[in-house]
Amino acid sequence: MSEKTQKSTRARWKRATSYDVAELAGVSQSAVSRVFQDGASASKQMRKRVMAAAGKLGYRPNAIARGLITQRSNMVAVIMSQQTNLYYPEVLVQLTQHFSNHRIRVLLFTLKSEGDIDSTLEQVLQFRVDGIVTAAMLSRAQLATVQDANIPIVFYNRSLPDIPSNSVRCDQEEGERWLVAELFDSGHRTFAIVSGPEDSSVSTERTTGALQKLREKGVDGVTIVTGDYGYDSGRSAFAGIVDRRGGPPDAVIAANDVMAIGCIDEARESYGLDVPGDVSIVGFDGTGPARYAAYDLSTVRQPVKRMTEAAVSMLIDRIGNPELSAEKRVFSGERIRGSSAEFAADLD
Amino acid sequence: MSEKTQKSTRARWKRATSYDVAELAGVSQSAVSRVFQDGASASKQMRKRVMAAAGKLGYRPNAIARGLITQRSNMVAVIMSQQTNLYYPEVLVQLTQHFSNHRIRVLLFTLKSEGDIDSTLEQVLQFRVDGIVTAAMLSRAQLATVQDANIPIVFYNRSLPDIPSNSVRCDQEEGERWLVAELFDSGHRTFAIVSGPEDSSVSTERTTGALQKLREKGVDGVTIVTGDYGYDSGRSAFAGIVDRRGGPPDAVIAANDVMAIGCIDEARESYGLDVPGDVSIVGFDGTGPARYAAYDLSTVRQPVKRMTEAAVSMLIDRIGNPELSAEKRVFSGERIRGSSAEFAADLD
DNA sequence: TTGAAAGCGTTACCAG
DNA sequence: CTGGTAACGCTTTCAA
Repeated sequence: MSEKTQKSTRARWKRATSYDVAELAGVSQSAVSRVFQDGASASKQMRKRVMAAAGKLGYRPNAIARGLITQRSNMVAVIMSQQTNLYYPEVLVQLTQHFSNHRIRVLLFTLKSEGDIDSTLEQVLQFRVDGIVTAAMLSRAQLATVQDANIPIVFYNRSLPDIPSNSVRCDQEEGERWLVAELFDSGHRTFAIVSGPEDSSVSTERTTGALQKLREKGVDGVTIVTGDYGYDSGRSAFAGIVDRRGGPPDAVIAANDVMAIGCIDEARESYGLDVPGDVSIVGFDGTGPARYAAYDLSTVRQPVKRMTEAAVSMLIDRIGNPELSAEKRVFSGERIRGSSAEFAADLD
Repeated sequence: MSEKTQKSTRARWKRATSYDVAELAGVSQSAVSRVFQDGASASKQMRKRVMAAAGKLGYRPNAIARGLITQRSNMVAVIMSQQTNLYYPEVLVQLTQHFSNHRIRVLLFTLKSEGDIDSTLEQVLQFRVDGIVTAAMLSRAQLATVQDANIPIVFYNRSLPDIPSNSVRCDQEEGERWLVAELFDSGHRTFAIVSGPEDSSVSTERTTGALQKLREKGVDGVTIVTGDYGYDSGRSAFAGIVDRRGGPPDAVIAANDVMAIGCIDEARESYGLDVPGDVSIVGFDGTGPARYAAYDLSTVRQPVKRMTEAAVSMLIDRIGNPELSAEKRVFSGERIRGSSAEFAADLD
């Protein structure tokens, strides 16, 4: 038994290479390489001999070395801003699944803070990923860096206005306008908004959409408080609203489902209010807990599956053809009518 | 302006290499390499000249090429079984954060099905990751493959009995025994269990722990139904239990929080039962929704932060020193007493 | 401290 | 179809 075939008992063991396999099989190294390639030209016999030798040595092609020569790492970076948001894990899993169907792996980057992005981006570029999906906002300069490096990038749920860049997003503003319109048309006249963190562009868009429609309907005196997307912040936000207004509004519009749930619990538990009898509360995202019977949230669901599919195929198209022009895809959310808000019967 | 410095407007642009930088700076390629290394020996002046040239060319060391020569990819694989489980996203994010503190990146692999694991493992090995954290079970043969490849591996929340391997896990059985003991001591006498999917070892352990303690207390006639960790399956599980028993038991033990929540909703909504007045319901995991006031789950929280820290440091230790002997770390869960179960006053 | 040269494990190209 | 040889972009001796 040659030294190469030694098993793990032996320390500092070197992995078998295509040369080892070639030697054992009595063929050239190029032949081995070809056998392990997709569109290879290798005779039945060659294939057999090589595979036998490879099996004996536990040989596996080295994807790193392959990447060096092919200029394709077969890895994409996914950048996520670390949020207290139930929504992103689902996105991440879906992206990974879809990419894996194209034999592409996901290298994951999560940001501690938004400021972290420069150093993260540096890492991403050093790893020579084939492409990037980012669910964190990039500055113009940062985007320019990526583009100069010639790496295709797709923004997930954010977009740089007036800059040619690829993005897939849910129409947050439209969703909020729907919610507000329905609430207003059902007789709600006083409103409060629980926004997300200041630096969340998604939250900004949602708040903007809601305010737009409210203004259009002639509603003013809207109370706005800020949360952090978390349950507790939803609870304190509701308390803050009641405090500021001296009582509950007709409706509360929360920037995501989790905070909406926090609002509902606070309304019921700390103020003895009936939801939606005394106050209507709506959320956004349509994540799992929105469906729990105790809340049965009225919300807008992001079409995560279609959005992630779109992001993946956009990126892969551009990896294959870097000349493709920029494209933005906007998906409408799906209106979910739960019982956490009271709607006029004739709406249905 | 040399061709190398051309920006993205130009198609098929080649990235600057250390040779390009060396040429522009008028130094050797080795010098450039050293400047970009950590413990390098390079004069102040050299550093300055090289950095200037590098900046001008937008040069960034190629981590792939570096990995080839250093035999360190600085990537670890994280393997997760794709479950309807709210619990794993949190784990994933934490692992990524901790690894990134050690300048190590996470290559993510999610399994469509458990059978998917062989092909996934093949990918993992081809990418020459420095180590593996797996939250999916491996067969003995699969583990052997990894060990033969000399790649350190840490199991997360699973362990191979009688096989020397590294693992970090929460003591699921102990947690369930606590829950059962408290329920029994509070006067509950008839029990039902909602287990997770058949192929989930975590679920098996939890069920085992619960049954152990029940037997110890002399309880039998325990109804067991199977769920899939999802909300809907919790609801139908509860219905199934009532159906099978001809009425609700004193207590329901669900294999995770989400199913416990499903049970609660079903009990309240479809059967008009009071929780915990008529039936006590407990979960496991201690994820976000467990705290929502409408449920206020009595559960056991896994110490995710400590567990992920432990997994990361175990793996990194073994990457640094492959000779380290196997180690298993077991963490006790944290008992959370919510109001979804009725406990005797003297217990507190 | 610096430079020359030898790999690392592949794929790509080009004869045979 | 097969084998030889040149990259790929870096780190790492070893001399100077």
